Amino acid sequence: MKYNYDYASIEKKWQDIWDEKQTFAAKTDYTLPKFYGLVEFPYPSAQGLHVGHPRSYTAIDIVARKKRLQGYNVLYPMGWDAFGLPTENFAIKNHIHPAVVTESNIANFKRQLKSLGFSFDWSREINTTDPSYYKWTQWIFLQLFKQGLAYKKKMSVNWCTSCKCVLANEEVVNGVCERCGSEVVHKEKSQWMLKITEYADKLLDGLDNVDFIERVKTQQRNWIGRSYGTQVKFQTTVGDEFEIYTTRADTLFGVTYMVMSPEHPLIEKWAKKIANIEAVRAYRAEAAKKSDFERTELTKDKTGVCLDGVKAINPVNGEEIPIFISDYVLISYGTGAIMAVPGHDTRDWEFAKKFGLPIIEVVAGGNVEEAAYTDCSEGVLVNSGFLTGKSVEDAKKAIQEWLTERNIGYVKTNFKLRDWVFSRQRYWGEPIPMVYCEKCGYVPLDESELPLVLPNVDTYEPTDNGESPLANMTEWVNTTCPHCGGPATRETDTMPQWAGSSWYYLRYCDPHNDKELASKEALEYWCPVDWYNGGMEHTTLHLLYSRFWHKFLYDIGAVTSPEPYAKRTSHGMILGENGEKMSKSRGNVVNPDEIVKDYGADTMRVYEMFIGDFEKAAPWSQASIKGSKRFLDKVWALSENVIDGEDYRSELEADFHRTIKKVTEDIENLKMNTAIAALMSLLNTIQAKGNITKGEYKTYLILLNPFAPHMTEELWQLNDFGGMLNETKWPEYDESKCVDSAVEIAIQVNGKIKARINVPAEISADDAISTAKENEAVKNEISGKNIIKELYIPKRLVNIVVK
RNA sequence: GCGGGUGUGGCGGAAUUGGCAGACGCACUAGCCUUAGGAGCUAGCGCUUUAGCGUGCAGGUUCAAGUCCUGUCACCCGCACCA
Repeated sequence: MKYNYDYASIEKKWQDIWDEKQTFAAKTDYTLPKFYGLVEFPYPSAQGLHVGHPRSYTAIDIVARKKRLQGYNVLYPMGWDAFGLPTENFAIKNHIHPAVVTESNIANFKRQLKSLGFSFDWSREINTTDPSYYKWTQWIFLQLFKQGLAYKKKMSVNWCTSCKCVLANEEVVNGVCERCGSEVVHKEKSQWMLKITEYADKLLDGLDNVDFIERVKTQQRNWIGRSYGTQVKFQTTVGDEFEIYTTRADTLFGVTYMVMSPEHPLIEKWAKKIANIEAVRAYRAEAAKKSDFERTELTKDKTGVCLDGVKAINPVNGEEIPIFISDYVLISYGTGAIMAVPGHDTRDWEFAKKFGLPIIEVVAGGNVEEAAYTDCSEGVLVNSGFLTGKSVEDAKKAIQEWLTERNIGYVKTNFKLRDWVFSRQRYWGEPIPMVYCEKCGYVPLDESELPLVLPNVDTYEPTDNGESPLANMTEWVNTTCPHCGGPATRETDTMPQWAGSSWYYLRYCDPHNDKELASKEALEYWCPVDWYNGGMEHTTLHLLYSRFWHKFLYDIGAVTSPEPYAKRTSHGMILGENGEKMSKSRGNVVNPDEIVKDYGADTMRVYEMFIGDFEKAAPWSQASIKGSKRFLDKVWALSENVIDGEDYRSELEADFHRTIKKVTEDIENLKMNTAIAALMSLLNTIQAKGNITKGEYKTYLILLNPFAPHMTEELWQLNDFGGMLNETKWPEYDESKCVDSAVEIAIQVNGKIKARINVPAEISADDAISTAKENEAVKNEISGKNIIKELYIPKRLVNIVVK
């Protein structure tokens, strides 16, 4: 027990001091250099904190603590994303009001976070369910409405059969509900929508100016899915024309049939002219029955029905070609109809083979009887009238011009991104501040009426008829129209959980402001967030949504930076001991409370940072925690062997400079595992000496402080180093002092290591080589042979090539 | 199918970007200490043994390859009929 320190009382002591002194409160002095570090605020669930949470929180805490020591005014805030279904479901099951559940969950989360010693500025704590907060969430909605970016529309939406609630496209993963994994079906419903598509270009282009890890950018780009193409009008034999969208207008001469989505509106219009309309309707009914899941699973075989009696006319050559319906064409993308070029599109090729349709080669370079030739980098146009002989790129331009001149086509950009379905038929969310009046339609509440407070209801169970529980609150629902004063009803759907989190980082800048969502000065100073770390699962949800809201707020002058986050990184998951995802059902969940109790917060922090590459998933290992504990115990034990001296001893000088450099750089690159390894290494070196000078110990404690803040602060005080450690300065290093005066180099003969020798670091190549040749082992290898080449790689090795 | 990534001891993982593979830690082995512990200290620890072989596999470039090139296999993640 010699080296064990009393972590429990030490950690409690410093947490109390930090609380009392408001040590980590961000200063409102806008002249100082600033650093805004952010982690995703948690959803305060009943299960409490998971060991996954602290991985992200600790990493940015380390960055924040280091930045403070480097003289920055640091904002590192925390709050609660507290609206949402699990709380509501828990409340229903246990007959407790969601607000009460939320309060106790928050209290538990807060206790847990405090026990881990994070340097959050608790004076700026926010809670999305607090009316003084969601007042501004509602305010933003009203601005979106006023700018025409929020609209109500009856449409087919994703409906989670278990949550009994609509879902945004982003919330449907592999055809099932992102949250509960239940089946998602389509339902016709009138929903509030946000026009995120209006921002598709800005959201894409903005990615070029931010420092996000590449996979985040790629995922967002894929999700938005911009493509440049051409919209082309086709006449038909029945008089109506229709448009298709293509990215390969150059292949227009290769079109041998057309395909419409089964839901295309022209089909019913043509009903009388389609001889086999019953077969067509039967096919459509079949397609409608399939869920998204089935429709994407059954991608193998192409199906379809030819419209009997209607043909399309190819504008470039006047040929009449058949029109099919098939569910491989989506009504939601482009115009819901395509021109089919089986020679140069894999899907069209499969369809043509199955239905025995002609395949025409219009780009030379492949064998279109064997497979579609889709490469457009080098082929040359053939069988294509005036396009013949041109490259694909030139042909595209030429045909676009040709189409535009004759008013039968135009250049068009398309996106995969769809508008954001914004209403939810549940209780525990922000009320949408809109009123429906028979006379005036949907009318926004006046801003002075905000917040529109969520009323207390007797039952908040979801309904099967697709209505929000609020719909039963007639007293609340019935109101007067803000516009004409006549009778009107309130919107009873609530906002999705993503609403409150779409702007929370702005509120931290000025959390108690009751005039604006935050003051201009505060926003100008703190934004954008300098560093935001969070989970990959939010890339096309929260991260995309909040970039959208921010860009909108920027356009209406409510914020001053075009992007909310300057830098985005992402942590890997912490897996269970068995390498599987931690979950209650697998029984491999680790509770951070127990680790804090058994080993202390500092050990927990060091262990989670040492566990492996921050970006990769890492399995938990109960046995390995000991290594981190031992490390801290040894640092503690050093205090028994402190000797006088403010400087680094000469034989340790290079080690210290190197370690300062390594730790400083590694923290900036989230390489916490190697930073800790470097500190362990230095400790081993110091231990071998048997003692440490005061100056050395000070540097060491400061370097370790961001990782193990309680223990280092206690040791600082115990050793009378003066004041508090967190008020000192981060140590500097001198590049020129990072190298030892003597180094060990390897001697290779023909690339194989034969010996190792010590030489002065600044030895010349000639001296190094001649020293190497004097080595006995080397002499044996090279004697009697021709030396072909001699190399010296400074501070590394000598290689002698002989024959 | 398309896009991105990964592959290194028994385990987690390092490797200054072409320069001594296995840092640091866990586990393990032996010894020491001790009123015995889930403690501490010392030493060892990739595989075979004079010398070799080793970074998923097979080639290649180079004085030198975990790192670069070609092919191939496996696994993970994202998108998924987006025309």
